[in-house]
Amino acid sequence: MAARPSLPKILNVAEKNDAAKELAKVMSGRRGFQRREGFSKFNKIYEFNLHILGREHQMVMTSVSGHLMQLDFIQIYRNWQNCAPIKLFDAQVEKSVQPDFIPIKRTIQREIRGCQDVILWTDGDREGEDIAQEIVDVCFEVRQRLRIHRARFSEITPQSITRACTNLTVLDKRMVDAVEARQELDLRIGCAFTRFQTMRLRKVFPNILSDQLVSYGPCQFPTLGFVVDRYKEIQAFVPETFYKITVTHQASNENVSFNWKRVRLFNHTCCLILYQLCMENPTARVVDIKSKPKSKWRPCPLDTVELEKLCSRKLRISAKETMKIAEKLYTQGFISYPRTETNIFPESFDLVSLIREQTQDHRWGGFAGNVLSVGPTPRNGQKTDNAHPPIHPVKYTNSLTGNEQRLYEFVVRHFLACCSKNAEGNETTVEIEIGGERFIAKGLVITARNYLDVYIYDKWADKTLPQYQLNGTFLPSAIEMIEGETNPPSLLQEADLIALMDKHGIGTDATHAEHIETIKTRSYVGVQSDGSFVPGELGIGLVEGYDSMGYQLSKPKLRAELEDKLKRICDGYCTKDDVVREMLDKYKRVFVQAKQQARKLDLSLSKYFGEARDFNEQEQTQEPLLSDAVRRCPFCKEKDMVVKRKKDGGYMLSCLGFPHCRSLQFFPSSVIEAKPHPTQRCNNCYPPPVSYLSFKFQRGSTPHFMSDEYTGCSTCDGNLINVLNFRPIKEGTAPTQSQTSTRGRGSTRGSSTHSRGRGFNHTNNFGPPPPPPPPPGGGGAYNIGRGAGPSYTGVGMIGGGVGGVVCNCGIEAILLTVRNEQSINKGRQFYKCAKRDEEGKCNFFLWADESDSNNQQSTSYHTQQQQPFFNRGGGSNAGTCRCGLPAVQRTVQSGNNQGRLFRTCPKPRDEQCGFFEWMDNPGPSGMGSSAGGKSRGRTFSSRGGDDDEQGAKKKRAGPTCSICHTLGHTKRTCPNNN
DNA sequence: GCAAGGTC
Repeated sequence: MAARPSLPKILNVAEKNDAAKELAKVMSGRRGFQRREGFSKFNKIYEFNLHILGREHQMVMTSVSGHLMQLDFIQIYRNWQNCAPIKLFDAQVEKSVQPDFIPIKRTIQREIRGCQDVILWTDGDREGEDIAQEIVDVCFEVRQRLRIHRARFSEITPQSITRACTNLTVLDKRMVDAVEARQELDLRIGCAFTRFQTMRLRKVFPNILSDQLVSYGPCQFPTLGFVVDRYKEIQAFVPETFYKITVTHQASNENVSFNWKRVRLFNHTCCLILYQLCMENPTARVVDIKSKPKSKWRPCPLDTVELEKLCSRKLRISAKETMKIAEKLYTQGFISYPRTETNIFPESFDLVSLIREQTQDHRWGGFAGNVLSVGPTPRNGQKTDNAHPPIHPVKYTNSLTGNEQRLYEFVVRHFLACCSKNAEGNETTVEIEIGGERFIAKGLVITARNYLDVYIYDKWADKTLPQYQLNGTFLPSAIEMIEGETNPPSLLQEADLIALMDKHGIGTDATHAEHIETIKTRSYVGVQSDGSFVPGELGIGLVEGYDSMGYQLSKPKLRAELEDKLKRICDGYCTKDDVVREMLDKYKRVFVQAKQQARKLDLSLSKYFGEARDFNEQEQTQEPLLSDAVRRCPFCKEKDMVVKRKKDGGYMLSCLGFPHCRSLQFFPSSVIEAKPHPTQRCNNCYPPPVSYLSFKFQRGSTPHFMSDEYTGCSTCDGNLINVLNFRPIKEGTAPTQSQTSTRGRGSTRGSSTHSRGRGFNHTNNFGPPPPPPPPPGGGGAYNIGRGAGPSYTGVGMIGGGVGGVVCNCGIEAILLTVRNEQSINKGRQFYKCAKRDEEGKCNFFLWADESDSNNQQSTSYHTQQQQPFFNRGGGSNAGTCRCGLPAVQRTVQSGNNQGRLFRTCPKPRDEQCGFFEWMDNPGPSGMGSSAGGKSRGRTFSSRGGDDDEQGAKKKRAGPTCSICHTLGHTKRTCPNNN
């Protein structure tokens, strides 16, 4: 009998283990589910069969624990000393699985291998969508052919889950983008300001803040701002004297107070006149009696913010402690998930079972029974996060003690109260008139206490009034004019702070308590014995400092603005990139200006901390160990290349992907400064942007036509290539003495990717874009000679050991341009000896347009040896040079022979034997085989003795055209030459 | 070492 084919498997992933278990329970129904272990002991795997996606499937349900991944700067930027804080606005960031969650990732990747579909059951909010995306990313690492489904459910009830299963959708990329934008902005802005503040203030107030972390966060700072604002409001408060009239009536056993309808007056004379009018005829006449029903509303279902506020107010348990306890009660199964923004019970919610659970308690069991007998009628709020129901008790317990017991009791009583009915009463208002002034007294008779019987945290008391008759009169026992003073607002209590955070969108329900805790632990605020918040010296100094600069960093507006933009991303009105760019630009400007005005911060804090030590500008502007990105690494293609300082103080160009990518290039010790030019970019090199580098060289270490300060593209500028004398560090070989670096060792992922055999194809990775095939017969761009000089256009050295024009001294000639306005040769280029007069310059001279090199490879080119970044392999070699070493293969980068391959001596330029051979025309050629004279492969003018002198003089006189026989040009440039 | 957001 044929074996029954196994069912196709679907991987299901929830946001937390608890949800996975509940989902499995609901989806498997009566059939139940099997549980087995994953790699994470906290995240189990639940298996069951389900008819879904049109057929029976084996469902594998597991979970993550919130965000699987963390955004952070790449390793090198995590060291505070490695870069200036402002670099963090642009520094490369990466998302990676948090170390603790590697087991979860392993479970998902193991399970997905056998599945063709994955269903994402993460929460229905923005963060849940991003978590779903992270799960997808992890799946794709091991399996690309996958169908992704998003289940959207608002609660884990059979109806809701069934609906989700039959209406599977796709991921909402906009929501993911919004979260990613928030993550990036929070990271960059928070870390940049935190490092700036901390490093500066530690030095300015070394005795007080030397170990203090002075953090900035887009949520913690506005939270601090609320506390400071209220404190300052109180400080600035000027009390005002007011006056009022009160009437007291002693009637039988009741002492009734009548309040003035005008409430109070701030003018003493006015009040006195009115008072005197009352006193002239003090008999009170009842002018109105009203009676109306009055309700005291039962509470709404409990969300996190309300839980925190009420526990803080009623139970005097801090928000942080509240959440900690609630967390524990939740994991023990006593209450539902405590982080929710929902204050509406879904219609299908099984309230009855939950209430019945509570009937066994001797304190509120009777009340619960009454609620059941009339049926629960929960009051509903207006908020839902589409992720969790309101907080409610799950199972009954009487085993708790201390604050756990108090909090559990609160949740139960709140729940029962919510499901009960409003308290009802009758309010009576009696209005009297004395001397033309009106006064009011109110009384209350409670007719049905209802929820008040269980909700002991609310007070509503009867207030009885004697029976008054309309138009009846009485003589008050006292009429007084009272003087009072207005009071400042109170300091914020934690509940007020949470309410403000909630109102202004600072943090989420899950993070309010954390932000409050942060500003406490950073010593920004203190809490008095009555629970009120006062700013600390550091906190108030920081706020005042930034305020004095005119920035709203401690105000909630910026966060509200971001929140608004995130909504716009979700609604498709703008993109993640738009928002990130705009907000980073904005904050970066503020950062730059804050740094410029940082003394204001010092001075602001000095009011509290004493004298501010001068901040050493040197320290402030200390050159960072890392530069801005110069270009994308041509090898790993993932990370940027930056200029870094070596331990010996020298410079190098290095890939930030270290240690995975070990691509780097040392600059010679003659480089005393190297940094990317802030604006100049190379138009040739690929992929853009490739920054020019600004160098300062040791005096005299550059050819005389080059200034000691030089800016150019280190990848394609012939002058720089020569001066920097790039040398490759070969894969698997120890670096030379001058290349001391740990990176020279061994093979790495990065280097092996570009091992030998791929050879010069890589030149296209970082040089100019691949060139079109060179046109036959020359006419290519002439790339050298773009330098600057006083009387002529300074030029670069040609070649780099091969293919250059050599003067009579045997060194490479330099190319210059005639600048003399009077000369018929103005603009014409020529070669001459590169030495200075005092160095014994020879008389070599050659017009460039008469040099065969012009038609050969004598334009600037790159060789593998000269190229930066070539830290592996020397290319495929065939044959040996005159030194007996394997010749290396190189490519001409520009000019007529652009793209053409040749072989040459592998030694550094100034040690080369001169061997040269075209790859497409191998055989005797170049210096190696035909010293002296010309060859296609290499042109050099080497003339000796008198001949040279004569030749030079002849050249100096200028050529004669062989077509028109005119002096001053050649046949090549003759206008008659067709 | 730094943010804020999930979660355990």
